[in-house]
Amino acid sequence: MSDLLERLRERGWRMTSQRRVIAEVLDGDHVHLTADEVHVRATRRLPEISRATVYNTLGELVSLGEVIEVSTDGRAKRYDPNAHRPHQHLVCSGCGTVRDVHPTGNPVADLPAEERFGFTVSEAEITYRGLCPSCT
Amino acid sequence: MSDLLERLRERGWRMTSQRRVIAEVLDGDHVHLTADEVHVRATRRLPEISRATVYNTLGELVSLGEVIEVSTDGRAKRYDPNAHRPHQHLVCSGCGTVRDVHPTGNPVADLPAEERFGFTVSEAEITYRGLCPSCT
DNA sequence: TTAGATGCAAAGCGTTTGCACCCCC
DNA sequence: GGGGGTGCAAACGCTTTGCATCTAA
Repeated sequence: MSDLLERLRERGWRMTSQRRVIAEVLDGDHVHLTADEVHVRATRRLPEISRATVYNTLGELVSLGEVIEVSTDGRAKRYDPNAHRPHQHLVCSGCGTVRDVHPTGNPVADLPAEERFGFTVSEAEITYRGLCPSCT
Repeated sequence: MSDLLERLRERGWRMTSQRRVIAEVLDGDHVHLTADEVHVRATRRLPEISRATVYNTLGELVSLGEVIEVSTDGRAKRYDPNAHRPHQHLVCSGCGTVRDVHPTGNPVADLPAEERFGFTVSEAEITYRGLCPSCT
């Protein structure tokens, strides 16, 4: 069953067949799909679903805080449903594979006041880069 | 004088008036211009310079390793000439402004072996997000 | 002399938007 | 029934590219 879907229902999110399919496609661990990949997968279950709806819905899930937007490079953004637990990304420079890794400390707290330049720092995003086993 | 320009000359980079102007515009600390901003500034010194040349040249500087590409969300990429010294970025979620901050430790070393999934981790990119003084 | 850099314009890609229609609550 | 969601297509912002022309070495 879809945890994401369940959470959205609990939050009173208006449900439609399109939104259900998108939530189901996104649900799971180590899922980092592009909007287009979401659309392709969603189309397999619901052929009439439009790209616009996929984009609108993903944008809404992001502002609801249920999905995280990950820009791996200059390419298409990826969408990560694992928003309920803080984590970081390990990206393979060879094939682009993304793995979730879990934090060992609080990076935000590690930025000393004199390095903040008056900014109100709310989060730190850490991306580790290297080669995965198959690309080594 | 322009350190970037000097380094490029030493590397035998073919010099033209366009490339000189671009290198001069980029040179300095805490410089994080978009391609368009580079083009606007370059045009002040060399009115005929084209956008294509700015994009081509920036791309080349990036592959030469003299400039770092910083993608801040869905906005235009920014170009950071401070590639010779390791540093991190503090990005304003309001206006997209970027500041350089300097590392306090070795983030790569902080990723424990059991979180590496067989990857050979070579670098860690840390991006702090928050609101700058004018956007607070 | 000539490989390579430039300018122009058009195309490309990912994403957003305006609007008429449709449907969940 | 009404407010919101959906689909379509066109527009959008940023970036890349094809090609003829120029220029640094």
